[in-house]
Amino acid sequence: MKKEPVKGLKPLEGAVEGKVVMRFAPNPNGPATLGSSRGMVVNSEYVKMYKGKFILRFDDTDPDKKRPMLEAYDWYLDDFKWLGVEPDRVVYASDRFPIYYDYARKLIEMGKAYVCFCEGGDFKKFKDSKQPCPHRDQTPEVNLEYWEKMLAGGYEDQQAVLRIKTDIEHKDPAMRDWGAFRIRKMSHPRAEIGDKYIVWPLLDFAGAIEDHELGMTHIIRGKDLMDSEKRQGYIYGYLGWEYPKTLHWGRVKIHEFGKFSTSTLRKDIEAGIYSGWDDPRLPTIRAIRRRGIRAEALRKFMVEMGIGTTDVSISMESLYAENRKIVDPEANRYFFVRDPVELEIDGVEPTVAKPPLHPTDSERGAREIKVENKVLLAGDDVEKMEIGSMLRLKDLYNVEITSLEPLQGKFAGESLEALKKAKGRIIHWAPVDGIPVKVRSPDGDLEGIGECGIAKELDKIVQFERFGFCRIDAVSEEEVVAYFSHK
RNA sequence: GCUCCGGUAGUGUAGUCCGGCCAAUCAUUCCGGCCUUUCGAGCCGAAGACUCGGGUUCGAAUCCCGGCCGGAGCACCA
Repeated sequence: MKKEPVKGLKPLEGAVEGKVVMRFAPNPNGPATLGSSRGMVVNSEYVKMYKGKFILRFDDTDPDKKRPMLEAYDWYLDDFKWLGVEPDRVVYASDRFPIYYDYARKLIEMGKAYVCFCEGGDFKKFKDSKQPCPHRDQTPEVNLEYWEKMLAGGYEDQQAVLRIKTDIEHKDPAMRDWGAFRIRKMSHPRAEIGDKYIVWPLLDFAGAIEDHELGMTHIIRGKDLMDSEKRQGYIYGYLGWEYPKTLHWGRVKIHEFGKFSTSTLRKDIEAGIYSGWDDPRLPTIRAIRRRGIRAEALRKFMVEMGIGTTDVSISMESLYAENRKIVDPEANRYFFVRDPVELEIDGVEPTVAKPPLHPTDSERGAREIKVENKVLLAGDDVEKMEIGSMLRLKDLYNVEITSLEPLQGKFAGESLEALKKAKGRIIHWAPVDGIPVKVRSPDGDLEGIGECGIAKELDKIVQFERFGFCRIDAVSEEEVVAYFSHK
C-alpha cells in the first residue's frame, strides 16, 4: 500500500483533534537558540494541526549548574510571540515543588523510593555490579524519616539523595535506581522562590510528574532523552499512569556556527567579545530576529526538517533562501557603498537620479538622489578599475575612468547600448552627502555610506543593491545601523 | 565496560512499519542558458544518493543476520 507524500509534518500517532496536549520545556538558563526553535516550532505546529493545547514549561529546577537566567524567561515568551505562538499555559517547575514532594512521599510510602547516602562513586560501583546499595532495603518508615530530615535541612549538600527503586539488575545500567532529588543549599534566581527549597528534583522525576499532571498526550524531545521514557516508566507503572506517546530527534548542528555553550557565551558577552545575546554572530533567536529573519521562514525551515533521530548538520543557506522568498518582494532597494572612494566626474551637469524603490514593483515609485559631479563608489569595485574602464553608475549615467589616484572619470553618455558594447559593468554608488551606515553581520561589522532615504526604513528590511538584505536597526542624525540578513 | 538509537545526492528531506507503482520525492546548493540598468528576484535545463557484506524472496531503499561509521544514556545537568 502506497501513501501520498505528506507535505509538512507527518501525522502524530494516536492524535485526536482537540485532545492533543504538547509542551516545550526549556531550562531558561539562556536565550532560545536556533536549536531550541525546532522544539518551539514543531511542538506548536502539531498543536495547531490538531487544535490542541500548547504548554510552555520552564524546567528551572537547577539553581547551580544550569542556573536559570532571570531575563531568559521573558525572552522565551517574547520569542514565542514573535513566532506567532501563544502558549495556552505557562508553567514554572520551580513553582511546583509541593507537587513533586507529595509524589516523592507517596513513592517512599509505597516502598518505591529510598534515601541513599552513598557517595557518588560508591553508588556507581554497586550499580555497575548490579548490587543493591546498603540503603536500598531501608523500610518506608525509615526512608520517610530521612526524607523529612532532608527537607528540613538536616543534611548537607551531596550527603543524601532520593532514588527511585527500579530494577538493580536491569541489563541496561542506565535504568538502575536513578536519582530523583538532591540537596543543594542555594537560592533560586526567581525572587518568588529564593531560599524556599534546598531539595531539588532532577529532570527525570520532575518531568515525569509534570508530563502526567499537565495531561501531556505527546512528547517530542531530543534523543539524548530517549532513556527517560524507560526510566520514568517505573514511576508511571507505580502510580498507574499512562505514558504519553514520544518522538525523538537528533542533534542539530549548524555549519555557519561553531560550538556554543551557554556558559562560555555568557562569559564572552560579559567580557565584551559579543555585544549581547542578540549579537549577529550568535545563533540565538534574538540575533536572527534582529537580523531580519522572518518567523515564517524559520517555521517553514523547521517544519521541512521534520523529525528524525539522525543528527543533522544544516546550513543557514536554506533558512536564508526561505527568508529571501519572503523578503525580496517587500524590501525597498537602496545604495550602500562599503569602504567608499570618491569619484570626481568631468563634463556632467548637476542632476537627480531616480532609481526605483523596487525593480519589479514600479508603483512604489523612486528614490531621488541629487548628484553634482562627485559620487562615492564601493572600495571593492574601485579595486577592479583601470584607466579607460567604462562603467555605469546604476540609474544614472556612464563614466569612463581617467585617473585612479585620485579617482576621476568623465561623462560617457547615457546609452546602455554603448556600455554593453564597451563591456562595462553596472555598479551602485552613493551620494557624497549620504549617511554613514554601519552594517553588523555574522562576519563582523562593516562601515560605509548609504543613501539618506535609508533613514526612513527603521525596523524594515531593505536590500542594499549588490550587497544583500539588511534590517535597519537604528537611525540617528549621524548614523544608520543595519543588521545584515543575508545575500 | 554495559545498554539503546540511527545511517537515502554537498546539505536537509519523502519513501522504510504494510517488499513490486522507486532506474527513488521535494527543497536548498552547484553548473549551464535566458531575462534583468543589482553579483537580488524570476524562467529554463543539467548534475548529484539508497553505508557495506551476506540471507529470505519471482522481486529488497524497504524484511533478517553480521560488519563499518555516527550519536546517545549509565551523573546529586536540562
